Amino acid sequence: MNIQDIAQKAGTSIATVSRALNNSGYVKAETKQRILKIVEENNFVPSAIARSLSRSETGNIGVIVPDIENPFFSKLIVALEERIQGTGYNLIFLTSDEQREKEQRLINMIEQQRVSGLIMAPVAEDNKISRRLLLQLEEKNIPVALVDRDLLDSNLDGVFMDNLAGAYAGVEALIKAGHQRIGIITGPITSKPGKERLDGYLKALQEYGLKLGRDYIIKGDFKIQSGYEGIKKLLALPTPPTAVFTSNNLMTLGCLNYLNEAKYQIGRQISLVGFDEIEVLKLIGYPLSIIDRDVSLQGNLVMDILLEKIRLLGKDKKSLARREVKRLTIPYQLILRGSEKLES
Amino acid sequence: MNIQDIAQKAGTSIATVSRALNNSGYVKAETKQRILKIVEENNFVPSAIARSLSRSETGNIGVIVPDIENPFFSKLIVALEERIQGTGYNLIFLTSDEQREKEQRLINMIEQQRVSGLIMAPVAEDNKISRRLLLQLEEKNIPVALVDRDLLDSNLDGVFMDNLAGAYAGVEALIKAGHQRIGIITGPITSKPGKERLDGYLKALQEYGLKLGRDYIIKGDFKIQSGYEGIKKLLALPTPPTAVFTSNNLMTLGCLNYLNEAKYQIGRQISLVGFDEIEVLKLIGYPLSIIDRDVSLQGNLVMDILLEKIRLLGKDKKSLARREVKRLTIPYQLILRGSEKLES
DNA sequence: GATAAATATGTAAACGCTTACATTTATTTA
DNA sequence: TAAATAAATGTAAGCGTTTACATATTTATC
Repeated sequence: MNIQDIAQKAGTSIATVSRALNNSGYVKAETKQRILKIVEENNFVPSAIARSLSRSETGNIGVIVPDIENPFFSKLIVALEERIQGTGYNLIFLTSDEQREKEQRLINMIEQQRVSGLIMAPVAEDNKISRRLLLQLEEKNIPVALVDRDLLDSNLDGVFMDNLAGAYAGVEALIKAGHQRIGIITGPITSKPGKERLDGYLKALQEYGLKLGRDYIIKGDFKIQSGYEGIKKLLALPTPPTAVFTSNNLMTLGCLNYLNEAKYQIGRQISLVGFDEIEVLKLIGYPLSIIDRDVSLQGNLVMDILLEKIRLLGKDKKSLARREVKRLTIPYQLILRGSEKLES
Repeated sequence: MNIQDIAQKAGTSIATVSRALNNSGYVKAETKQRILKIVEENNFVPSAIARSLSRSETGNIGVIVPDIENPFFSKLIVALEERIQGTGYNLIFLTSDEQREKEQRLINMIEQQRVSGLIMAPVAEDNKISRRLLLQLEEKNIPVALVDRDLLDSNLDGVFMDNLAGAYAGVEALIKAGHQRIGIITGPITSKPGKERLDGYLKALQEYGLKLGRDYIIKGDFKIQSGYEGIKKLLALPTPPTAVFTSNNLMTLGCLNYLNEAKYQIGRQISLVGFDEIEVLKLIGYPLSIIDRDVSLQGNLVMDILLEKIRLLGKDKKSLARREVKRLTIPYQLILRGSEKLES
């Protein structure tokens, strides 16, 4: 069943059916009525594929995040969803699973699908291939906006956060609580948040004159397991740290998991400050101190940027080119709930 | 840039380019080489839209879940993703946000997009419109498979779980722990899990000869807030329950949130058993007793069913029609960690 | 009531691929 | 070496829409 069949039954041309379906151009009220009735009776649903091909645009917006199980990203997705309501665009979610190659495949796939735009949180900042692919997208008039994670030398629009200042504040809180030996579990240092949070940690140590060995820096990968392994290693050091700063929520969880297994008690033998909220813990009143941010805001802002780019593009390719790149940084919030200090 | 341009530059016809790109038919090795080189140089990416239109199939599979922030569903999504790797199909995630109308819109949208199949967890069991839409999809040769939640009188393929037995076991555990007054916070009774879990609760009470008033049954909606409100109401009763059974993870969290705020202690003043795992609590060793299930298994099974249907369809429309409907039920697991009992 | 303007509808090209069928060229086979 | 087969390529229709342009009809204007 296609528009042709409907036209036939209604005794009109396909052009008229198309106009009736799209509320475009002139169609006599009764003709429209008749057509819609036939559409209804036959459960006709027009093909977005054919429409996209004809219009040379799909109205779909791709979203690529590294990890759908991370509440930060699912919350972000919800924000994106909310913001897109009523615009007529659809969102297509994809997850790169923290894998560079998969990310590359997905970008390619999304390009094949001829999306109207792409929002992405890249797996790694130094992924040259992804960078090239994204820049190509833009050349082909598919606007891109980054979120949370950046891509080196790409100068793409995006909404990030002040990771360095956030991590600095977190570590500072530990220092002020009296800690001298503070370990960190980093994210992949190839990712913007991973690197900047480490930098924040280093800066805090330096400014407060703490000189610590490199053993106190454990490389993680933003996943639970690496948090678990990380703190295990830290606590096995000859002079273990008395506090640990973790670079994201999942690794914080990994730490908590290990601490629980190994019967360490937060606030007694060890202190902890983590990056990003863990909603569940907040709800049950678990006293975890964290660096947080307004995820919804971040989502709204990046969606606004992308929609603006798409709109400009619709008007005129040139006006998009003239537009100034927008790279926003949202602030952090330090939320102290007790886990940063040891009981005296 | 399209296949035409490539053909031009390569000095061949578009058919040859198409064959080179799809590894189909005969193409001389050097010709292919030449074509691929030109494709490469020009960063040409073929249009999936045009391909879909031409082939009359997209190779995209839609997935509609009610809540992306619920870890159960994000875990399910991961399982679906894993299972689809290597099949050549793509997944498109959409969330209905527990709203019936939105679900309907999404089904329509997915139909417009001419997906090759749909996996869905319906918001409500009694949604006649969604049912009609899904049955229509099947008539139009778009296979559907349900997951976790059912649709009344639809007899669609799907993978569910033994909610009744699970809830029964959970409540039974509370009874065996000595509780006589047990409240429940239900899901929407219009959803299969919501209804069946309530039935399991009622059955357990009956079999153990406990007669409780209707005040002990609080209607929730599978969201955090309703858990919070629910247990608040229960504890405000003249003779409040000593234990509560919650019908899903988010409502359990809502309960925990209230208990924390109101300074109730699990195991002292109140006992709790909830449906579905809460990973975070498990990791930190929080002694919450739950009814769980193998989410990955559920995802794998439903994907297998859908892929099988798609495959049959490819072979021959008739063989799909002849196929027997597959409705699987996966078992529950009762995991007792202590929250079911009160300290004596 | 003639003319202009607004409304309604139709025709056909275009979007960018795939693929059945036709044709040409190279390789086997007898 | 002619005939048969396999390999390589091309031609053109088709997928289901949208939309520019053309044409027909109605309504407004003087």
